[in-house]
Amino acid sequence: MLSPEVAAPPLLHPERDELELPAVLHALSDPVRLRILADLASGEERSCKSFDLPVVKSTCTHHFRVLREAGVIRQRLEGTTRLNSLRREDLDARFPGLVDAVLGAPAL
Amino acid sequence: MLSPEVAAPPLLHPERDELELPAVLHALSDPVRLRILADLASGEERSCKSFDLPVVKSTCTHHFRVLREAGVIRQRLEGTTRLNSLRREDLDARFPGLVDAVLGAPAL
DNA sequence: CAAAACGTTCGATGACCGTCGTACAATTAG
DNA sequence: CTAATTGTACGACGGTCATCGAACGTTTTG
Repeated sequence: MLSPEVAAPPLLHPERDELELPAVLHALSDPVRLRILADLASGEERSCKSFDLPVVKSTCTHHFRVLREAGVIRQRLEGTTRLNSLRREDLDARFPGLVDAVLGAPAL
Repeated sequence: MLSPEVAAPPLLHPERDELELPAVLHALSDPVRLRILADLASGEERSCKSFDLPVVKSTCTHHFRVLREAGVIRQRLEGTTRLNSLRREDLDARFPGLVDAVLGAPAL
């Protein structure tokens, strides 16, 4: 109806040098989000639905947004799905060893 | 007045194999607590008061407790002071590389 | 076009968090 | 003994968080 020129800036991703350690650690301090991290560690792009998480859809949306806004994952639109991937290069560049340490933790 | 035999179990410290990754990451997701970690990285034992933190005493108590209960630091009573030290061996044993990665992060 | 699939948005709820100030307890110093 | 030092305990406050359910939008499928 109005302003079609400012259509949609939907997916906010911080730049690599904007990644903040407290925000990243907070994003990873939730068991559901740790599981998402572990599932993305292979490097694959995966849709939200392909994760078998113990929460309802809208809560998933919340967790993926927290991870994206902290710069942990990247979200890309593909049709009706969001493809999620780990921003491993950016994380490794800014916080060397952090992702490896988290992924190597017991009982993940 | 009663039961002097169960006098005081004051300082709770989780065992090494009880350290939980979400709890540790949450403990480290606060800037004040990250600063405490960085200040303890030398291995010294330091009193709470020796930290120059931008919060009042009771808030310091809170932050040191969060770190202790997550297993990040050890607190020992010495007279009227609490001596704090990093549980680096336990952390390194259970989450190899994690402390190093956090301490190596930029803008700490 | 209609229905299904995939996610988002919004509002609500109950829990927790970081902060402070005051009061208190314990030890040490005068 | 008194006063100072060091830290805790408690209550309050505003903010954020994780969760859900219901409604909606967009894209694919029938």
